[in-house]
Amino acid sequence: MTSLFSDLPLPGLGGGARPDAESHLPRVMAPREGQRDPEIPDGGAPQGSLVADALVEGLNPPQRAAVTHAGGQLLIIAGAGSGKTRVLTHRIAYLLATGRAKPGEILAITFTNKAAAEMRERVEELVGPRARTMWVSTFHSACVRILRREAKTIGLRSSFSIYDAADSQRLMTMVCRELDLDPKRYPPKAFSHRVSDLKNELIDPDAYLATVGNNPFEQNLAAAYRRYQERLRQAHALDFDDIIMTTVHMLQAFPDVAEHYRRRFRHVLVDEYQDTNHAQYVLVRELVGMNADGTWATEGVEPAELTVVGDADQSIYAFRGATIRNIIEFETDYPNAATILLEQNYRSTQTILTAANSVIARNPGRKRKNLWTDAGAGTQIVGYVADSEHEEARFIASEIDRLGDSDDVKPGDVAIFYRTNAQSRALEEVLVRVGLPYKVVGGTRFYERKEIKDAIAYLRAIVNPDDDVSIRRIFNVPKRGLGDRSEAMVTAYAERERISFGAALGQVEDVFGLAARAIATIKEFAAMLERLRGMSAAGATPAELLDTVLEESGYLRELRASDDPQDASRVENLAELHAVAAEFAESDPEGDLGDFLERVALVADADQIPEGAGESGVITLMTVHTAKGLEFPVVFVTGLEDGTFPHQRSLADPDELAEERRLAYVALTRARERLYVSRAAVRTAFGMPNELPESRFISDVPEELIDWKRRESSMQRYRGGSFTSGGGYGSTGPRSSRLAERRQRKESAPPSPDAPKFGSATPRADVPNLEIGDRVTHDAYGMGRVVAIESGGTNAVAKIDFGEAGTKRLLLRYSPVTKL
DNA sequence: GCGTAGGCGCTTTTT
DNA sequence: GCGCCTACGC
Repeated sequence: MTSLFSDLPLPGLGGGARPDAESHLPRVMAPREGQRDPEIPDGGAPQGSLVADALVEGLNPPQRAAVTHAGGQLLIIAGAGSGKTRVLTHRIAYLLATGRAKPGEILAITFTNKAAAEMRERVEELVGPRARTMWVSTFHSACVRILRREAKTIGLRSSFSIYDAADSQRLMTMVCRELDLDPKRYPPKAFSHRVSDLKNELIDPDAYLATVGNNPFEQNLAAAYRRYQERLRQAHALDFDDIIMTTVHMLQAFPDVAEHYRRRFRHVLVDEYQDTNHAQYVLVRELVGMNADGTWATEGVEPAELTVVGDADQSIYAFRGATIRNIIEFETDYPNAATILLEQNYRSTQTILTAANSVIARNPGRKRKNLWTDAGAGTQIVGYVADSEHEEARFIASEIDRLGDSDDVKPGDVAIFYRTNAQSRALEEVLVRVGLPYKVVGGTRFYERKEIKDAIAYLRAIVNPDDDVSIRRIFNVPKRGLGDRSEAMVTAYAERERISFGAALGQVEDVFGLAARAIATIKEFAAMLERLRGMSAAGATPAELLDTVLEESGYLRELRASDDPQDASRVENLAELHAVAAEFAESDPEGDLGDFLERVALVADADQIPEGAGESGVITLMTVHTAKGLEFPVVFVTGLEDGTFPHQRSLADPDELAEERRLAYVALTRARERLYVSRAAVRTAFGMPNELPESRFISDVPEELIDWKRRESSMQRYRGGSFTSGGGYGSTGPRSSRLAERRQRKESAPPSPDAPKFGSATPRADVPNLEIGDRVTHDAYGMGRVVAIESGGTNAVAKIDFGEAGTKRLLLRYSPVTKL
């Protein structure tokens, strides 16, 4: 019926379709007929309780082994679509059902809030409400929970603020200014990144300073790092990386605190282990209570059972410190660990898996793993080479339309992936034009919007009077006539008095150099904050406080007075934030403003839960990173060009290229039934059209798996054909079978450092010297006239009017243009 | 102190 | 192509 499989020959399924209900249960791994193996003995379920038995029913042998395994450490290597979540949730339920654990003894850590919510929900489905006393949370929220509880131990106020990347960068900018560092030579942004890296490696300022040699950059970095930490401390704030690092340091410095958690958590389970960084790795070790040499960290407390699940091939977060090493060397780190490999895939067709396997197989130094399915070959992958990103989008739109007519594919079944967010634009334009419903997941996130950050800053200022970053952010927002000068004066005073900026506001009379008018304004501002704090102390809800803030500060007034349409949407966003706050009051009646802010800081994706993407009935657009963990019946992977995907910045570095390859592997394995791969021969990035060669990842897919609807760009056709130039634009090119023979892609080595900036397309040596008004001929577009020249030299771009073929912007270096 | 125009750099990816 | 920052003029 509506299953996409219904028209496919599926050997393993007797020609039948996958049950419909199943295909509408994204991410739920429904067991399949024949998956059970009655000859497998019940892998040691003690006393074989009925409930426990039911939990291993329908699992394949390795899945079953993973659920029932007892003792020590367990590594589950779970290939894409191999039923990982099912195994993890059933394992937890099994621990409870067999009495091996009480809910309170379980700590399950995931990477995203979404994954945590899903896991909690599914365990609850299996074992009922008693699951609620388990800790199922992300690394960050688990640590925040611990830190709030132990705040006094380390001299932190339990109402500390949590700084996101933007906040911490602001603070770093302040620090760099304070240290008089030239922002050109020592960019705060770079410092901020480096500090983040250091924290992920658990290197504190002292430790870093000790490694720094006679290098001014590093010396300044060390100084900035130290000062940055001091200021965080003074502001009673932690940045994202601190949350982990501080927890680790606390557990190491206070054995009794560590013992408490070690006694409590007898079972630690970590999802997406391949994405853990060093700090998280050590954190897990500390919580489990096992030293690096295998001895017990707390005398008399046996290390907790540790289960980690992951797939090295899906590690795509090295750029933020994730170490694939953690999973690869798990068996070395824990010599007694058991390893279970899940290779049977319940998601995709064999064609899709073979393609994905052949792409990932080229990564060096990887453990052998081969996904397989008994679902049958399925349809061929469809390939398409477009002339531009617009035509790529057009093809995708028409294909979705066609699938809707011929195969009853709903928009909600379809996802379009791209490497970078910027690529969504061309796709959106076309989807809007043809009227296909879609939504973009990711991009500028809700909590990163200026107006939201402003509102949050106000709320933080209420909870934490010493939160300098937040208070300075709103000092003159909305405009109240307090400029740089006033801010500088207060800052100087606060430094002299060794108090926070916020505290200095309370004694502005003493601040030197302020105009009377500024003093009055600041007093008013400080009084408003005090009123709000009073309200908060009296038990006002976050929503009420937000209301008051937006009204009393004049923030809404300013937005309403504006005729900028953007400001109208800002008002709407603030209304949405208000709705979130109101909802919070309902779901957490006990929660105060601090709890609300914590939620907001750690849950970044309030407005874009891809959950039920299939049901919402619209096409889903997102980056490949965002797509991890999801699946769709129909998947378009776009921009498969060397320079786009793999990304330009990765081409020179084998490690980064390997990560891109894993990313491609993730992209391909999201597809259940139909997979499309497309590329644009010319892509305009950065305002400049570039000709990009086919992605090496496409070349790695066996030719017979791909049905090319269009194999060459117009450009290639003209170049590759005969010497006769000109001719009709859009004439039919050679058929794909013949073109297939002409494929001449050799496995390319990384380009030499001085290779042209964009991919390996051959630039011409004789860039024509054009001027406005010149008449030219182009191999594909025919005759034209130059209407504009942008940027000279080797990167010269000419805007040329080709009459019927339209006006094109061409990078002359790569364009077959001849001056007449 | 504020608004605007022009220059600059940049873009992966996210808890 | 855009958004951010700086410099300048009011």
